[in-house]
Amino acid sequence: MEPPAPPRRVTIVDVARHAQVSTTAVSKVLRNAYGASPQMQAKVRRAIDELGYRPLAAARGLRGQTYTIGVMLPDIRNPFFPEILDGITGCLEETDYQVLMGPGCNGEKAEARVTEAMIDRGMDGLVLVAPVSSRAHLEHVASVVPTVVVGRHGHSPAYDSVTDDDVAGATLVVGHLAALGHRRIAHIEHHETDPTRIAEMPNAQRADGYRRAMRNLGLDEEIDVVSTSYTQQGGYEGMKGLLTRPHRPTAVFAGADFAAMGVLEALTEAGLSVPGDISVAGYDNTTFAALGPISLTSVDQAGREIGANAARLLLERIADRGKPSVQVKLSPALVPRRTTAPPPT
Amino acid sequence: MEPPAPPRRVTIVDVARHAQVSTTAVSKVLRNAYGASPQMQAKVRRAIDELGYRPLAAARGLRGQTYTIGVMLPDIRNPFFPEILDGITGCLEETDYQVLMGPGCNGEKAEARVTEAMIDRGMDGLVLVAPVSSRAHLEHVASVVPTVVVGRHGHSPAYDSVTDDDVAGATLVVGHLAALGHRRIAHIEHHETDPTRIAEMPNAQRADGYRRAMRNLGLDEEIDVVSTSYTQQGGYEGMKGLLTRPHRPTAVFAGADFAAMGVLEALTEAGLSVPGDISVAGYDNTTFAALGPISLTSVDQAGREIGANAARLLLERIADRGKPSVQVKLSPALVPRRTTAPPPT
DNA sequence: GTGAAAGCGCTAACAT
DNA sequence: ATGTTAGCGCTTTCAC
Repeated sequence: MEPPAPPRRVTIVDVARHAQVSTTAVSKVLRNAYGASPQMQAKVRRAIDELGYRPLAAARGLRGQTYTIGVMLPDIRNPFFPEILDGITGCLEETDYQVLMGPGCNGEKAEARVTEAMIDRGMDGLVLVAPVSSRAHLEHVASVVPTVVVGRHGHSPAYDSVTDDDVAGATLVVGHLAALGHRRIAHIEHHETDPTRIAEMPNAQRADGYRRAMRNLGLDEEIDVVSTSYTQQGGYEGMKGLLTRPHRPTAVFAGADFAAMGVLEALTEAGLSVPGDISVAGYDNTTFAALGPISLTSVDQAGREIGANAARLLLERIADRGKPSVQVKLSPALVPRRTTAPPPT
Repeated sequence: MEPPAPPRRVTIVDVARHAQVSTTAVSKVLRNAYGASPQMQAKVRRAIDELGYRPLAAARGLRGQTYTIGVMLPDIRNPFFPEILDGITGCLEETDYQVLMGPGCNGEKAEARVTEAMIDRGMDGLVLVAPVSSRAHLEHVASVVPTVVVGRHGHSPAYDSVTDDDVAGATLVVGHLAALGHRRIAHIEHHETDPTRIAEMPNAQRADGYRRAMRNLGLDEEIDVVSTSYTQQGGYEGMKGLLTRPHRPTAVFAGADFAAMGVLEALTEAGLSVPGDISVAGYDNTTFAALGPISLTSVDQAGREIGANAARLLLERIADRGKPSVQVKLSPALVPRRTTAPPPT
């Protein structure tokens, strides 16, 4: 027989009455604002504790801030994103800000829905991870609320951005494979048609980095790119295609670990051994790349730092919306594992 | 030279003026509430479209609902949770509700912080996935806001719950292994000390199911449980322990796919082949269980249905907070793959 | 340094 | 069926 009536929430008025001060005073203490004497602070804080008061973010938002940061992730399933999230929350947990995430979205429409929902909920700032929306939409969002874009190249005066240096990452992989003695190094890329995105999305940068690295090593003739997608399926089909080549490659650089999984599957199916017959490298250093039975050579993007930087930039922009936009580019690191070795002799 | 001043947001007053009606009328149309004629509806909707008006959730929440559902996931990294999330969002996307997630939390303190943050932001309902908090805390939360608990056994009149039948899942695994001819089937469980959680957490249920299934098959003597944790590390250590047995098991049932990964690693290290020397099964049918090079026998929890049920129950409870609490228990299915086979002869 | 009073954008009573 | 009015809980002028 529980009374289903939830007890009325403690409000700022209750605190003010209990502490025998004005609501303004309580508000000031809550926000560490100027104009509250030490004894006032103490009195108010005591009352807050005694009453177990917690400010209602929604009500605060109506006039000031909601102390909420929204993070949009394109796909929860991608094991790379938790790292970024850790970086963000790690940086924010010392502050009064709380992080809330939008559910995984794929495609511009879903992204727009989530960003709008976050704006409508009065969020103080947004972190957009690898958004696929048009530049115009991103700038619109940024004009309404402080925004940091993660994992997408291309600058804008409207928002800050944090990316990994994908060209450098691709160069690391190609260099590693070439150093092992490989010459016929193929690449599986994520297919991209939209011209803006070709310039801005990481997948395009990785393919570009691959091509440049090959040329720099004098391997122009060996450049071989299959265009599918950064999924297991895409990797599988891409490898199938590569296996039909008259001269099949001795090494494959998949633009993402997910795709590399499909590559491994296709190779198992074809009865080829890794790295005996063929070497395979991925990108992102996802959780399963490290799993014993897989042990995939990959590129680590330092997701934590990406996230931490994004959070820091966002706080700075919230504090000063007029400041010039900043671009941070972080360097990835190669993680060699057991799927890469010298080519068969 | 962009004017950094974000243009004032369109409010309900603007819409009312534009449509030449009262704000109440607009509000009613927004909420599909009773008392708005068709022509009124049309007029208002036109004005809304023309002005691009979107209601501010925070302001709505101050009086009514925020149309926001909070989902708390203990760990983003667990590849099982996205399924649940898909089920929830799938069920909710036809409605006006928006889903927001709390960042991964581990431990009671982090959970409390997230649930409080969600309550403070005026969320209309909460879905708590596999919470580790005390029963009392869960009931407190549920007394403040409609709540559905997922992945935790044990009923409460205060909240609805949706779970997988973990005992049945464990039985499926043991049955599968026994049918292949195994007798020495060991189990790796997640260590649990808290008495409430022993009764309510899935890990305990799986261990219990294992023991019961073994007994029912007359294998009482062979029961062998190693208590570590549902992590790769835990699986690794657990298997190390099992390998020191005078009679080592011919099959291992790890309570989670994560742990199974560690088991596989320990076996590779020991030079044992899977499933030639020893069979391995996991639980959760996570993404990487299906990966070609791993191909782990596992138990599928039908996460989508779990999520969909949770969302449905939550909407029902939001509509009628007084209704009696409901418990839904779903049946898991075995997914046999290449890590299980008859024992060596 | 402190407090009274006026909103923020919306919904819920209460008229009409 | 429609409009008027009074808040929701907080922050922000602006007096003192």
